[in-house]
Amino acid sequence: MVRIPKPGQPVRGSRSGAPIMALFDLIGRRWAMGVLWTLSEIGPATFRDLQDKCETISPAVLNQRLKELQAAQLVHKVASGYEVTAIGREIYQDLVPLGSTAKRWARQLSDQ
Amino acid sequence: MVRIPKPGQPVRGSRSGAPIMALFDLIGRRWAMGVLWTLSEIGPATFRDLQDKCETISPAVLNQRLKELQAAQLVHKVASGYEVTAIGREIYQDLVPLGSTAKRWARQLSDQ
DNA sequence: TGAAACGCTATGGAAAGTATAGCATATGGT
DNA sequence: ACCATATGCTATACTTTCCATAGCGTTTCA
Repeated sequence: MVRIPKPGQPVRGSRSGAPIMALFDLIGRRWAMGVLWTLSEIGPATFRDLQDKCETISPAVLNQRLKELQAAQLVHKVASGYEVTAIGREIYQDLVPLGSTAKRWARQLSDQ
Repeated sequence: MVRIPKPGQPVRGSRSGAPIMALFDLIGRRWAMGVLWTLSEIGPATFRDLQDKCETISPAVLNQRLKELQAAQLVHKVASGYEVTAIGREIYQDLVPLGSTAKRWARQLSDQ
């Protein structure tokens, strides 16, 4: 039962399936960005590796997210486990700047 | 009951509250990025405006997301409704490149 | 050939999201 | 003043998702 939001079909935020909204629907699920981020940073990893790096993710959710990310072709399986695809890496790279913005956000919140 | 993930506290993906994971925890909730994106694009907007633009969001969830985004200081209230803050806009701008990547992703998916 | 590691799946309960109705207040026109 | 409409939500009942935890079947390797 792997249902993923597809551009061109109704998704959250867009009945017509605007690509950005389909993507938000996909990666805006609990843990989805965290998994993509972690997998991009550590490279090919086994299920257990990922589970450890994500610290508190449950195997059920990790498995679910991996299925979705594979169905959306952001992640695929290789001999040594899971790996981000080319397009998955592009999305990760788009997310990278959020890292430093998040730090500024954190500083701003703590300054009060 | 507005609970938001705060950097420095345990969040999904990081027991120590890494800023990026706190941010993912916050904006990786259903509709959160869609609301931030929409609000950034249309400028200050009323609750009903936002509801219309988001097409299928329920008022309960919109209200909940707005509370969270306000608590996290990505959004605030002004005379004419809701508006993104400076740091909220920075995060939105970090998300903008995802728009074109999403289109490439969509094309790739439809090419098979 | 047994022990450990691996990749999940099962389960039951808690939390989150959804659709829809509707309320209280503000606003506008007659 | 009166009524209609718009606004910003809240309430309710229901469905879906998430979560923690246990554990199963398979592979690896000493």
